[in-house]
Order: sequence, then structure tokens, then C-alpha cells
Amino acid sequence: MAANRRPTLADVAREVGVSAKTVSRVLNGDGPVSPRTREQVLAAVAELGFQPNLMARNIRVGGPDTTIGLVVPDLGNPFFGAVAGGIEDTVRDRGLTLLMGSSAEDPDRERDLTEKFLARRVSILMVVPSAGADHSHLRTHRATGLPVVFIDRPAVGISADSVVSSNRAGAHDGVAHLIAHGHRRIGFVGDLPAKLYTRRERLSGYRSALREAGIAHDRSLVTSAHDQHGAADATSQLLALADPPTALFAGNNMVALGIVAELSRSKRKDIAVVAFDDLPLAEALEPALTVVAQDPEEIGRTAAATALARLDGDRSRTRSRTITVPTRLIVRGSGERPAPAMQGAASN
Amino acid sequence: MAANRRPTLADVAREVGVSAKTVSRVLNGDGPVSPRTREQVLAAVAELGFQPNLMARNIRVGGPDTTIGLVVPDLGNPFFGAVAGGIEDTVRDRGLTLLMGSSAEDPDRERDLTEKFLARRVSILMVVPSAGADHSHLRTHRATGLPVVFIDRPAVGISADSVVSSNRAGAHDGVAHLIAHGHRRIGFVGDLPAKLYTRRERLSGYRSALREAGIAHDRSLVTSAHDQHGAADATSQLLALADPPTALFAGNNMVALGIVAELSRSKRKDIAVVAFDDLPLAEALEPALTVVAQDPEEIGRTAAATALARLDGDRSRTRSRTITVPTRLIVRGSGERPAPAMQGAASN
DNA sequence: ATGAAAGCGCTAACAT
DNA sequence: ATGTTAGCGCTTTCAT
Repeated sequence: MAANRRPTLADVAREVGVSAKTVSRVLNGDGPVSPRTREQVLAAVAELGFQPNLMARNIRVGGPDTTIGLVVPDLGNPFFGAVAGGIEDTVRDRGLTLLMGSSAEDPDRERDLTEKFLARRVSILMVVPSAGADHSHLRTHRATGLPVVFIDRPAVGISADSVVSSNRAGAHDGVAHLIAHGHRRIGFVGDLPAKLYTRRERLSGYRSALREAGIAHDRSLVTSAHDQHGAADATSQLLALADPPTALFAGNNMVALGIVAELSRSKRKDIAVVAFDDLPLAEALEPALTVVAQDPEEIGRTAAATALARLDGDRSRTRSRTITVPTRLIVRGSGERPAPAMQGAASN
Repeated sequence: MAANRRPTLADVAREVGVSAKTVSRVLNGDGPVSPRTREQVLAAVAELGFQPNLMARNIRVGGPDTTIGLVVPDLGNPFFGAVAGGIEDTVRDRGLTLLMGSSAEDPDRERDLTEKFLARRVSILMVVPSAGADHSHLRTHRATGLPVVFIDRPAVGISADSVVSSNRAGAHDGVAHLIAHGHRRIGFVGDLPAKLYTRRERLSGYRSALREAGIAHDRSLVTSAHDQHGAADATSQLLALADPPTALFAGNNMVALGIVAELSRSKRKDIAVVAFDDLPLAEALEPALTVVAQDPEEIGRTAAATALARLDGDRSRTRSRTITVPTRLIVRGSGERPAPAMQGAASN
């Protein structure tokens, strides 16, 4: 029951009484092989339980491996799962296999993982950059022709293709929706760290919407959280202000969960909410949650298509480009709760 | 700007004027190297942008790769994301990297993916089996000492370790909770296909709970769906029965989403619900959703620990074993809605 | 239709 | 402290 050595091509060849090359031919179907030999080889392969060693093959063939490496900050976040699904759908018929690993939002681990993928010679590298990560070390790889695409957030220290949501416009639309329904004190609960690209962009959209409406920016209404629990805390702190907000804008899905949970817990049905990124049960909430929906599958498909084009030698655009996938405001009700003024008018 | 050949160990060696082995020593830190040589080598590595080819290394060293392959049916399902997170936490300090790929619940793709992992000589293979998949082809691999662990559902055609939730007991508890609150007509909306392990087990728990309460099993109350939309349909069909259920038991998280969405849409607050597997916004619903919570992180950790023990030569149990991770009933309110009889009593 | 030899990039084992 | 040789498992090249 000891761990037996795995059979190799040579073992199969010996078993049948042919050369290793012949076995190789049968398995890869290149050269001509007599039907009889083929059968014998196949039989021996099955009997010995031979499994070709792809590493050995790749090393000889020299080309990249038929895998594509994807680094995400969090395996549990369905947003990245959906992105991965979109990538897979696109690369599958090319015979490429998507391998996904987590950086846990840690720049060091992100780097480790990218190095591991590169050392295993993936055909394409895709990265959702962690906050604070630098990507200049990928320059030499790009020079060798390896397609590198950054997802959800652009790269730092390297010029490369990236695919992102229309964060600024999306956040603007969401906040404008609140303003259109009479809200003038609107709290913003964003991601952490504050330097995170998506947070900056979405905050920028928030501010531009306020500006257009002639509403002065009040820094005390801008807070952050890096998880659901923190977002719940941020929510109760905002509501405890002397001049509290009548509406909240959630900077991402995690934050939205925290806000909704906290409002539910404290029975504050009078607070309007719009969230960036859709949530599974958004429609079933009362009121149903209005969101700025992203399209993660489309982000994945776009990223994959971009990378495949590069792989096929797309030199049409030497310069790298940033592709923006549009968001869509889905009005479900939670943004329409009357602001105090209107509420007063209604009850009069 | 053409795709330059990647530099190899030999290139670095030539650049510095030492042998390849010396460069290897510097990079892997085994043999002794003079500080001066080390510096020169490191400089050349940086300058040439050399990246070791791990495939070449692995093939020479002979051992398995420092990766662990995980096959899941759906990258977008947070349940599997959480499982993956638990695995990663456990294997990280062993220097193992988790690589995850999707079978899309398709036995053929599951097999393709496992073959790819095996051909790349992963140290450990973990699989969430697709419905209908057979795993007898993995026997020879287990014989070579490769740890194989099945997650969420046991393997077919091979004896191997597996880690699953307490599906039967969990479903039993959930249904018993409904019965305790006066319900006697309880609909079951399960996964598809009907042969799926988790569905069978949970249905079994449902039936045993009914049996214990002396409630006759009514086949017309048992339905299935394979996605959220189908679950919504199943829900409205159940409610349209001549003698409709007063409570519903959701067989998994997707189904729960469909049920909750449909009840919300049709404003049926009078229907009690208990779901198998927790949902992010469960607490924020009205009423809050009572669930039989699984512990996906713990499932992942357990699976990883089991595999690592095998990797370390745990022959203490030659026979494979199935480890059950307990579920926990979290009562939040949705299971307590009065059944018609009690409702009548209350309003009298 | 098949085989022999060489070599992919790297490291183990033995030099020196 | 460093170099040489051989070889991991496979495929390419060139024979036969």
C-alpha cells in the first residue's frame, strides 16, 4: 500500500514493447500509428493507470501552459465569483482552464500568487489588485508577450489593460436618484482602505452629484467600513449625528449588507438607501433595495476577450487601454422614501 | 517588441560567469555561496527579469507540486467560496497554494478538470462532485498516495474521505421547528436533479420529521428547482394547490432566494419558511428568515486537515471516512408564523 | 510506421 | 565555494 511511483511514458512503452515516442504519438495523435499498436498502447495505458505529466510536456514544448491565472481578493465574495464565471465561459472553447487563487486583499500574498502563476507559465494573468499593491514587477512579463489584465481596479506601476465598472457615473446616478427624491443630507459609507480605487471613484461620483444639485459637501457624512459589521457601526454613528442624514449611499455590497442589517435592527424605515452593486435578496426587502447594479459576468467576459486578443497577437493597440463596463440603476423603492420635508408635507 | 524568449538559469549563469548550479543554489538557498557571487547572481536575475520555471523544477525534483486542486460546481455560489476560504486558511502555512476551477455541475467538465489538476501533479485533490459523476478513475491516483477528499457530497465509485454537512439532521430540525409551531402541511422545495445527494439527504430529514409528528407524507408537497427562478415557480404552484401548504422548507440557498422572492412578490406573509443554508440578508427580511445554517469554512478546514493528515502519511485509518460537520438551527422568526388553525384561534 | 538521440530548464549527486 | 555530469518525463528531429 506504499506510494508507488507513477508510471511514465517509458513504463508504458516497455510494457507494450515499443518506443516511448510511439506511445507519445498515440496519446497526442500526431504521427501515424498502426491500429494494432494503438490498441495495445491504449490498453497498457489503462492497465498501468498512466497519466501524462503535463509539466514535463510543457517544459519540452516550451510554450505557455493552457491555463489562465486569476487572483482575487476574496473567494467568498460572489462578485468575483461571477467575474470568474464570465471569464470561464469565454475561454473554455479555447481549451484554456481558469485557475483562481486568493490574495486575501494582501499585497504580499497577491505578489506571491502572481509569481506562482507566472512560474507555472500561465497563458494569461488576470489580477484584481489589492489595495497598496504595486505591479511594476510584471513589466518584464508583459515584455515577453504575456497578456496581463487587471480587473475591477487599475494597475499601479505598470501600463496594462484593465476592465472596470463605471464607478463614478454609477455612483453619481445613484446619488442623483436620492436627490431627485428630495434628499439633501446623504451619507456615504465606502470601502476601506480609503485609498482603494473603487472607493475613490464612487466617492467622486457622490460628490459630483451633490455639486450639481448645489448641495454643500459635508465631510461628516462620509464614512468607511471594511466589512458588514463595520458598516453597521458606521450607519448607527451617522444616524446619531446632530443633523443626521435622511439617506445613505452604500459604496459596495458588503457595506450595503451592513447598512440594511442595521436599519432593520433599529427599525429605521425612514432612511432611504441606494447601494452600489446588486444583492441577492434586494427585491425581497421592504422596501425593496434600489441599487446601482454592476455586471460582473460582462466584466469577466470583457477581460477574457481582451486578453485573448492580445494572446492572438493584437498589436493594433500597442498602448494599453481601460475598458469601462456600464452600471445600471435599478429602482426598487428604497431610494424613494420621503425626505423629512416631504414627509412633513404629506402628513399635513 | 516581439515576444522575447524568457531567460533561463543558464542565461543568468552566463551573464555572471558562473555555472547554472551556482545560480540554482543562490535562488534556492541550499548550498554555500560566497556573498559576492550571490550579489552578482541576484543582480543578473533582476536585470534579466529571470523567473524560475517551476514546471522544470518540479519535474526534476519529482515530488508533487505545491498546489492543491479544488473543483467546485459553481464559482458564483458563496457557499463554495466560503469552503475555499476555509481550505486556504488551513493549508497556507504549509506553503500550499489553492487552485480552484469550476465544473459547472457537469460530470464531463469535472473529469476534465480533475485530469488537468492531476496532470499538473497537485499535492491534494478536492472535489465537490457533480450530480452523475463517477470517480472510479481516481482509484489509481489514490494508490499512488495522492490525498483525495470529496466535499459536500460523497464520491461515487471510489472509497475516499469526504466531508459533508449534517444534512439529514439539519433538515429534520428545520422541519421539526415548523411542526412545533403548528404547521402540518409543509412544502419541500429541493435541489435538482432529484438524485443529488444533498437533496436526498435533506428530503430524508424532512420525511423523518413528519413521520415523528405522525403527519402523513403527501407527495404533492414535494417539488424541486435548480435555480432561483424555478424555485419561485415551484412556490407559486405549491400555493395554488387545493389544499396548499402553510409552510415551506427550502432545500438550499438558491431555492431559498426563489421562495422568499416569490412570497414577497405575492405578498404572502402568512407562509412560514425555513431554509437550509444561511443567506446574507436573512436577518433583514420581514420576518427575518429562520435557517438551518451550514458552516462552510469549517467544512473547508476539516477537509484540508484531513487531506494534510493523509499527506503526512496518516495510515492510522486505512479505510476512508466521512466526516459530518454539524448544522445549526438559527431561529429568526419566519418559521413561527401561525398556521391557519392557530391564526384562527388568535383572531377569535 | 517506428525508433534513437538530443534536449527543454532545472536540480541531485558527485566531483574539485 | 563552485563546477560537471547525469537525468527528471516528455517531445523534437532525424533516421530507418
